[in-house]
Amino acid sequence: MTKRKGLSARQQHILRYMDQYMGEHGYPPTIREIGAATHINSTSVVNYNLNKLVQAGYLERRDRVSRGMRLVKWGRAADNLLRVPLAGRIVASAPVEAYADVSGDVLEVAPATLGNHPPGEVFALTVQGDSMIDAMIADGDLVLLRRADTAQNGDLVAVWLADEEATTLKRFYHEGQRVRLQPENPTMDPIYVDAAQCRVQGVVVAVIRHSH
Amino acid sequence: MTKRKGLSARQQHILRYMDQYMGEHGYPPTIREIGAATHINSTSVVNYNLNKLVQAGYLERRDRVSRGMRLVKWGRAADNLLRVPLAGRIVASAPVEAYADVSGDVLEVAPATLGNHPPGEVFALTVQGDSMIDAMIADGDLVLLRRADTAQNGDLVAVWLADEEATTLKRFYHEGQRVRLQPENPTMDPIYVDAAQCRVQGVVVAVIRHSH
DNA sequence: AGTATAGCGGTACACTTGTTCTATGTCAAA
DNA sequence: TTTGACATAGAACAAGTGTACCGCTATACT
Repeated sequence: MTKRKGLSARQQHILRYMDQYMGEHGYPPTIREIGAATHINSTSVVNYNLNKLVQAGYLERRDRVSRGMRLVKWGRAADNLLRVPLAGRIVASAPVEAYADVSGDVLEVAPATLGNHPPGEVFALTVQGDSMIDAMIADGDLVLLRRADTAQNGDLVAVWLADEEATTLKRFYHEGQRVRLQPENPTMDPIYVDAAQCRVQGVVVAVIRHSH
Repeated sequence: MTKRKGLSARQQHILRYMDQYMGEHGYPPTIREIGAATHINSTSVVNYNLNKLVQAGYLERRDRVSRGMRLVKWGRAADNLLRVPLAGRIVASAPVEAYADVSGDVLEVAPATLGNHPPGEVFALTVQGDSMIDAMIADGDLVLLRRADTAQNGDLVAVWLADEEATTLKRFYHEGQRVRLQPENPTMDPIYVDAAQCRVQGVVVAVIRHSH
């Protein structure tokens, strides 16, 4: 997620168009092409706003050179996708296996999705079944987990409950000898389990739900 | 498969120079610049060799366009991040504004997250409040929406309910004169509204939840 | 020899494209 | 209201730039 403030709507439009045009053609657009795309009827106005963008540090230009501009801190972030192994399914009736990444399937995610979690420690699971609906996670959702066997209070974790023989996703609170597992849905009550019966499998980094 | 004949020393030189120039400037060189760098004293000869390179499959050109050429990257899938505008917040008490892209904030997502929805039509909203918990969407979630004013049966849509003056996320079913809005949570009952009272604002493409 | 073809250099031309100048409209501060 | 900075539109200009055409040389083949 990137922030850009202090730019007019036209200037933002120009940046977005240039980014798209570069990806499409491999070279920058002309002033007149920018004008046509952004509904600016004068080349001088495009030129005016381009210089504003240079002044604001979003653009570099070379004088008297056709298409002589480049995006700087707004350049298309190529090859910045991170790949996390798609380990398999998470089901309520079995613990998360030592992620035998046999399938080789990977999920491509934007760096921002992982936050500052180390990419090598993150893996993805597909949720199967509605048993985690109290954690606001539905059948088919993708759960990104950071592998861990301990958790801090407040983390949303995947835990294997030995006595119930089930894996579930809950918010984790260590309370002395026992552990409180708080459903994400505030209308539901927490459950308490013995700390020894509770095996942390991973910490939830993000949940992604696709429609269709 | 494209035929790949042996390239002359000059043609190889041109390719190397173009690659270097692109990395240095962000836009391709002119015919005359190529000529100067490769010791070719005639623009027509540069043009001649450029066409040879196109014919050999190393280059793409656009006619009568200054610097209108790009190196064809072999074997490297240029998978870039897509950017969708982060339009603002979705709250229950107000409709989604058509052009709320005032902030200029963008969200970087992997192409797979958008599926085959046209990237230009997709925007993102931050969910504020717990009013959409029956759609399994919580406070702070990011919702990716495709702009639409109609929906097909079964789509998860953002709708503005005129009589209740509220925006909500429900699964959409057109049933004659009225519309059935089915909560995502199967334990909850659907609501029925008059079709005229129901304004579709967008179709949900994906939901992303970050754990902090 | 004769011919065909690839490659090269030079030049003129036309189109593309950045720059500049003038005029107009907007809006907030004095 | 007046002023001035800012944003815009239009047009004319100058420089950048791709293309077409001509002639020349070298090589290979008939």
